[in-house]
Amino acid sequence: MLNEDTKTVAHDCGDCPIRHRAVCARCETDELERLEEIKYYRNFEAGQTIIWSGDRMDFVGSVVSGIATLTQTMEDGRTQMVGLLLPSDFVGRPGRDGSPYDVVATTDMVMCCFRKRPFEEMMVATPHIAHRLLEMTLDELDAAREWMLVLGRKTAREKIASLLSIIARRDATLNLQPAQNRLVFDLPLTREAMADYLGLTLETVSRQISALKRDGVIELEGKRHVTVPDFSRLLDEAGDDTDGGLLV
Amino acid sequence: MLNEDTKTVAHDCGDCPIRHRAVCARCETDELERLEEIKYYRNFEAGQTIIWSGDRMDFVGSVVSGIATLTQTMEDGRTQMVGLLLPSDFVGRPGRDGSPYDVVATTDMVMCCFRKRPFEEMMVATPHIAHRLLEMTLDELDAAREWMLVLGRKTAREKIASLLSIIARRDATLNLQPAQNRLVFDLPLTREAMADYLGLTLETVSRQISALKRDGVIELEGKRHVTVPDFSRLLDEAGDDTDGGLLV
DNA sequence: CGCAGAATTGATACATCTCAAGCTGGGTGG
DNA sequence: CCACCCAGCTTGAGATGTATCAATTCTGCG
Repeated sequence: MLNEDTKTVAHDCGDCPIRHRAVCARCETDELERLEEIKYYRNFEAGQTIIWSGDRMDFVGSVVSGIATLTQTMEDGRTQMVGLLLPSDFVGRPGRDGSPYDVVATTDMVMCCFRKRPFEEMMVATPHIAHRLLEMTLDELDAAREWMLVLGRKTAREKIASLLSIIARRDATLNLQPAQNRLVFDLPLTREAMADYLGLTLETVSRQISALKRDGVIELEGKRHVTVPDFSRLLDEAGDDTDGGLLV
Repeated sequence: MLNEDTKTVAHDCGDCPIRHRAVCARCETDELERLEEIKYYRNFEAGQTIIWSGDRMDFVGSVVSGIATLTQTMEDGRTQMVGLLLPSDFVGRPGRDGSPYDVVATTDMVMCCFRKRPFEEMMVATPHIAHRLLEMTLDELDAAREWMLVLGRKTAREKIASLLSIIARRDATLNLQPAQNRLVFDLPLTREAMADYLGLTLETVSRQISALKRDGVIELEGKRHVTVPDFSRLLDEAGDDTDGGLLV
């Protein structure tokens, strides 16, 4: 089983699609060489659980392609997604043994993993890694706080619009599309996963998506393929400051 | 005005009440000496805004005593608290100019401030600071994610119980009380601030507090002085895993 | 073709919000 | 010393948004 997951195919860090955004972004050539020695790639299938809450983790790593979610679950089954991991995002926490969350692949995924102990040693030795990780963690903290506003104060319609605009924005920057008012992308989440992200039920998600479609804010082709004819309109529906800025 | 706020009274870092928890916790003696050169104390009154959202910040620092809040506000006035800063917590973000949130003192406060530029230079030079800051930021991220579960999935009653248990826990650890089942503390927040924290209205907060009191989960003396006769009962009401552990 | 998972839609229940009216306690000025 | 005031809080009644329960309807796939 593990043998199937693990691929030792060596990619060159120089060609890596997430080279400029991941935890290694600031590394010099010699630092990259040392990283290459402790790295290995691992594939996960859609639906596969990467880490169970509470389990011991012996690696950390970066999402190379695909999407994963962090979720928390209460005893009675209520679940809340607390993080969405897109390519270049970091998984795991140096200095702590277990993850407090379930990490689940929602699409097929490739991860660039580092054995935890050697990585922690490298962090001490090469400040570039520690510095970049701090920067990324501060960004994640900002994103989490942004999301607290969504969860605590926005209506169901605003929540959906917020999620769509975040996915649209990240998708556009990743694919290096120019900032446009019309955007097209695929939803990487089921209605249920969206509900878990937004603190709603899947029925409410479905109703609000239908409503946004009915009102012309979005267009749907199938269940997943979304067209946003006017991005600033979507931002408006999300209740965000539309300080003019597109795709920052 | 600024003259009144700023106190140049030099405290010795060795005697500092937050020495072992703050961003300087890992510093050696010589590092502390360099920190002392760029630090200054500043007092804030209850209700005073420390930083306005979007404003330029020329300092970072640690809360020495008192309590501050981070809040986000939408155009129509809806507000969500996204952070509660207690003694030893860090304020500001090295590497970024402005704060995306309002930072407000909810009680009289003392802060140990560092001028931002010299502090950023020290971060590069002394890994102990950067490392401790990463550790603290990861803890804050965990706390933020915990809070996302509260905001997204818990009922009003569970939300109140969650907030009370967090305050009780932090208060007990700060005052180094032994782990007991009976806890006594003062609420540092108004009903409105609690509502902003929990994504509720202040009326709902008031009703749920009354209900918890009626059900014997808490006892009130005045509006702010709280007694929790059975802490595990409170944790139960919060919907948390009561994995036996008191005050970890 | 027909099944199973995913999504939509409808009817009703219920938790929380909203609006509105008092209450309480600590401070102030006459 | 009392009367008043006001911010903070409590309580009530009704409105509303979202959850819940229950059918269908899609859609991709063996």
